[in-house]
Amino acid sequence: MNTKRSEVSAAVVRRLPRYYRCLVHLEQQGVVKTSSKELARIMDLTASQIRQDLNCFGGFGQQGYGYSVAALKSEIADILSLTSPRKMIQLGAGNLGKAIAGSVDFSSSGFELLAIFDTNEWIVGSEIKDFPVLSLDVLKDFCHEHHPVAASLCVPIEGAKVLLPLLVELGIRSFLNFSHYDIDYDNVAVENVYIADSVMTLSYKTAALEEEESL
Amino acid sequence: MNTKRSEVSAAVVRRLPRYYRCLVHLEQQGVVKTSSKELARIMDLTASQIRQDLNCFGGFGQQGYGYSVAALKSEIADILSLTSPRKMIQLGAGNLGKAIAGSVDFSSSGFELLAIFDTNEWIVGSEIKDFPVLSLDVLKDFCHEHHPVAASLCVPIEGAKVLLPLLVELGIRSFLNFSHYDIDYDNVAVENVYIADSVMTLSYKTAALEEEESL
DNA sequence: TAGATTGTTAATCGATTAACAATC
DNA sequence: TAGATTGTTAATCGATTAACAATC
Repeated sequence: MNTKRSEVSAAVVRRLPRYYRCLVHLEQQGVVKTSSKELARIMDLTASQIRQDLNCFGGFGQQGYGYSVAALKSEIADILSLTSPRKMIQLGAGNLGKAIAGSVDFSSSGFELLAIFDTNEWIVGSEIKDFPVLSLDVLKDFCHEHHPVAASLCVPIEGAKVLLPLLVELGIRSFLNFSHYDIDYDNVAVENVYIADSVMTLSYKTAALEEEESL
Repeated sequence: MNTKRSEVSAAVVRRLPRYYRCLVHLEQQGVVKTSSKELARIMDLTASQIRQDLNCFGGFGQQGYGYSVAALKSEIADILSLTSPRKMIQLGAGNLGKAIAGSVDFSSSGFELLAIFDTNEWIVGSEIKDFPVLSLDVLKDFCHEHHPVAASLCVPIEGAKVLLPLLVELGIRSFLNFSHYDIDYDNVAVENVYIADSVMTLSYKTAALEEEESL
């Protein structure tokens, strides 16, 4: 890789998972070779932008030919670090926790989900899609034994506030944060997910559409 | 409003829900008055950018004083069109559908969820947080009677592909799309939610952090 | 070789930041 | 009035697009 990951602009990083998805899709369809022009058409970007983005990390194409779908997919998987999955735990097995553990394929997105922790004794001992639901009481022992480094936070904001110092103390360095709690630690990676923001954005877009149509 | 919503850049639109959240938070804490400087500090933006963003829509402040929290919150609610909620249905009552209907407060985000549709006869007739789960068989009649204009798509990609022409035919114009299906219709508002992209982005950020620490 | 498409440099465009007059 | 902070214009910065030489 030419550049340090931390030096790449957020705009480029946000497009990487889209490139990856697109390449997985092409590969599934049996497409062997592609080009910046074709990717641009599929993803509704410019060919120039795609070449610029990819060349932040290296020259993955062949002049006059284009890109090998399999090779480019593999390169982007490496860049996204999907090839060295990190051990993850989830906090919260309520509605949201069930949905996330049940519908997100962590193993194809760079993580290995080990277990889900909750305080509700009715569900402790059960499983969500093969992942054991454990009591919060055993969190500490579990972490000392298995050394997870990432956490999916599917708890309410108050729960997150309480859990965070403990999780950091136990060695968790990456947070997929659904809790709306503002995580502010040094040397910690955080990805905040605000689904309500997407709903409000849809509301705005809908109003924009109506505004256009009423003219 | 000075400007048509459709003329405002995506960068600004993406920040509007954050402004709104921040103002709701301040109001809950009993804060009456704020300033671009204070908002900038809380949200980690520049005061300049906040004033630029807000002035896309109008002059909501008072020179020498700042902004009234309640008034600004109300203005942004109007801009996001949260004040005229649109009737919404949800497709899918599986894990994801349960989580979304169960944990997202649509009514404070511009929509009124009427009902959830599914094909699974085991759950048809039940309720998810007071929302009735109905059979897909009654979708057409329901839409003719209640005229929903928006849909939350919590179904797999194949389901979305089949449902979309029908939903558009029934008058649905806005889609909150969790399905990964690429919705491509004219005069339709779409907000795609790709949680897996956030997971991959966290994987990248984690790798970036490790890269920094190993130097 | 001729054609195609990359990698990369240069030009353009848009978004962010800075500055400041207006004014509460 | 003096101080503060907006709204807005100008300057800067960064991201996107265009162009083209390199080369497969």
